[in-house]
Amino acid sequence: MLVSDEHKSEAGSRQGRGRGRPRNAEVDRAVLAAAVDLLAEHGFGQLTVEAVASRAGVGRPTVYRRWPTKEDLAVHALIHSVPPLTAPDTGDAVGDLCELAVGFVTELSNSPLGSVVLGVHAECGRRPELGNPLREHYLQPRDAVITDLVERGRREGAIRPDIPADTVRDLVFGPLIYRWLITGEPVDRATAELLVSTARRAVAPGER
Amino acid sequence: MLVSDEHKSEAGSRQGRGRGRPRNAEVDRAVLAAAVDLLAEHGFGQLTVEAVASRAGVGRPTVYRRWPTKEDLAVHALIHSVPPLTAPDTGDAVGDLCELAVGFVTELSNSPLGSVVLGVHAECGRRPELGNPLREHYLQPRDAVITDLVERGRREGAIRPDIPADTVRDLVFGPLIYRWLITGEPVDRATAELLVSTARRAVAPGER
Amino acid sequence: MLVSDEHKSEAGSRQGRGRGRPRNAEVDRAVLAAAVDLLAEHGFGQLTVEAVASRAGVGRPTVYRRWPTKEDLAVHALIHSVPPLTAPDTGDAVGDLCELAVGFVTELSNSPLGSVVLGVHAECGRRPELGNPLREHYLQPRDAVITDLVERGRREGAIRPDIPADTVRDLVFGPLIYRWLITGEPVDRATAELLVSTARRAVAPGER
Amino acid sequence: MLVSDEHKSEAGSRQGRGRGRPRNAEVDRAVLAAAVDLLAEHGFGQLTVEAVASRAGVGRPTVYRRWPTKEDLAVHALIHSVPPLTAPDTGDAVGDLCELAVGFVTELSNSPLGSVVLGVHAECGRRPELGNPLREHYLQPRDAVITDLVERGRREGAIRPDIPADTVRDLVFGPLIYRWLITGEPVDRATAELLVSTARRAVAPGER
DNA sequence: CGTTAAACGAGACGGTACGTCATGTCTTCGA
DNA sequence: TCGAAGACATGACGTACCGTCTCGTTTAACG
Repeated sequence: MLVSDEHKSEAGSRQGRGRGRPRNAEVDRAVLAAAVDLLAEHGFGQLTVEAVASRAGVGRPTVYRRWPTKEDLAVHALIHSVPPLTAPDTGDAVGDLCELAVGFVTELSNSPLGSVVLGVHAECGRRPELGNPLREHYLQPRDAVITDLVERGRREGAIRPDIPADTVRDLVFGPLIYRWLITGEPVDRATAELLVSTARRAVAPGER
Repeated sequence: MLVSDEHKSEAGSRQGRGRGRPRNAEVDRAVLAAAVDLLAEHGFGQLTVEAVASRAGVGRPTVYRRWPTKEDLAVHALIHSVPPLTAPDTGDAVGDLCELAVGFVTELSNSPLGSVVLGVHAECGRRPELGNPLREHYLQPRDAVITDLVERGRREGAIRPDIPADTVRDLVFGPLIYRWLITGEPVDRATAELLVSTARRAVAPGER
Repeated sequence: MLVSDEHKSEAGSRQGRGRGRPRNAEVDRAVLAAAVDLLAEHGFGQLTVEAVASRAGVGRPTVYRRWPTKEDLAVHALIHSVPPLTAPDTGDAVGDLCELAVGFVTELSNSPLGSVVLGVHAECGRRPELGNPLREHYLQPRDAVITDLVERGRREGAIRPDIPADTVRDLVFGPLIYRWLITGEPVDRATAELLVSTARRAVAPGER
Repeated sequence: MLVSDEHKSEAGSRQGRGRGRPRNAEVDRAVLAAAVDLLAEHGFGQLTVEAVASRAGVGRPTVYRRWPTKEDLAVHALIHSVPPLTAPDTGDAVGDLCELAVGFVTELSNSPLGSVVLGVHAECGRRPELGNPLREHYLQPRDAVITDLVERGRREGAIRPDIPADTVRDLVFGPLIYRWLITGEPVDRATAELLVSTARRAVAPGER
């Protein structure tokens, strides 16, 4: 299952701890879950706040109180639904990295949510206020995991020290993601492993 | 300039050469150009048929006569506007391929249209009727150019014969595209060259 | 049957007997007949030139060439379809007049076209250019017949000489038409005869 | 002024006193008033929901929420705008009835709204769902007033007891309405009085 | 323990865009 | 030149959502 509840920061972040009735945390959950479902079913373009609210059993203003626009909602739904990367640690850092990449992409490409990721990224590309939460909650945690692995790989002598960690990331994840999202060709495990095993030649210390 | 008029197939593909008044090809051009402009200015999500028609100096039904939905229009506008890849031929096939990739991505990432590509791809991902024209007119011609280059590279002995052409494509283009579209980090020429020069190690014949 | 072809003046009245291909009179007929049918079926508000042309097996511009607007077409279709009044002559002018009125209204109220008359009159009320042909070809011929009858009635001593002919007309036709078109109550023969037989008391010479 | 606000039944008849935000009665008023104005200015055929909404300072969907079609709106605007008949009571019932008829028609025929009545009636003739409100709110109240007058006239011995009230109505109102709406001839006070004074001979008890 | 302020479901509201349809004009072809 | 076909600019149609705004009700925390 892809859903993860580990994000602590409350949705609309009403810090006031004020007088009135406190927000119902259950509503946050239900709305995000409904948004995730509808994104998976119909895609980002067809997502309507109306439908999300109705499926969550909630009024429309209750949704807007937490996420001011449809795009905000979608971004947070995505953040909410994609599980954090967790790297194995077998002692072979590059192997772990490859396993991580292959697992991530094959899992995502088999999930109905997969095809939504692109649409959300597209929307975020033009709007910094959307892109920031996505970067902060989605990309950076993944980058941190990857950077750690690359660091480990360097210490193990399996990754050339002159290549920056983000370049390694691009080289390992890029081909997989590109094939999956852009070309639309299938990314089964065999294909994924072919791609990463070839890519790892690029980052391995040269014979010369 | 990115706009190219080389697509022969007429828009709505009324092949009939029928009885009535023939369609005005100038209208096709004006509408696609208007759509491209508006996509570049406001992005896919803010594109409206109304605005396209009005900027093209055309009635709304005239747009719908050719492209039945907004998405159709956007896809064809994109196809219409991105120039065909043309590979150099310096005798160094892998160098040509890398130059092609670097040039393509740096050019696109500096064009206002660049940030639109992702949104259109996202929309196409869930709708085969949109994806097909995109694949046919956009991806396949590019693939053909790349495959030719890879073929040449193999004959020159610069590319390992056991790697399929599409894998080469993914390895060379993937990291660039991934960095540009997904991570949102800048892709200047130096970064691009670092990525492809590293990637080419993966496809070069091994020392052993 | 209500349709009558006795109107001599051709539709668009191209008198020129010009050089080119002459107009096909059959087309005039077919278009008017189609218009009458559609008026009867769907009413004036739902009439479309498109549908008329298509049912007549004719192009839309061919219709417009003859009648410049939809309203024009409808007015002429109505004129074309309602038969001229023909008064009996039994020697009893007032009886003839009453018979005329009763026959006219009962016939019209049983025709599917009946309910269209009102709509066309309504349209003509605000547009003199429509009202004129209606008056000229529809109302005036009827008025002439009625005026003749009233004249005869006066000579027979059955109609008071101090009442103008148009007042007689209003008194005899008005109640019938009012009941039929405005109140929507049924106008069967019995009701019609009750109305006119009462009305004729109003125009008969007084006992005193 | 012709506008009257006496109709109690709310527009869209949302009786539920439901949960959500209640409808703004002021909007009902503004929309109907705008519709009346536009009907008077341009007639039924040229009425557009767009224009009504805009003149009322209201969104188009707000109009549709209350009246599902243009015709519905027009019917209710008409009902809303025409004042109820109020009969004088001078002790002379037939005189009162005639005065009522003459006043009604001369007033209406001088109102810009007058020429609209016919169009609305025409539309109602073919659609029971439109005709019903018109009958209920417009015709029946008038009929009730007239029937009362006829009753009074009978008790005063001024109306023959063997003529039904609706026949009296048709005989008195019919000629006036017919002349005004159908023939298009002017209905000034003199003409109107000639018509009704003649018509009253038909309903007066005979000398014989 | 009662006040009270906010959350909540519902749904009206002014907008904007959708995709369709009809009008009346025009342009091309074939007769 | 007519007539059929159909493109064209225009503009209204009726629907769907948007994001905001009342409503009346519920629910905790404060006083």
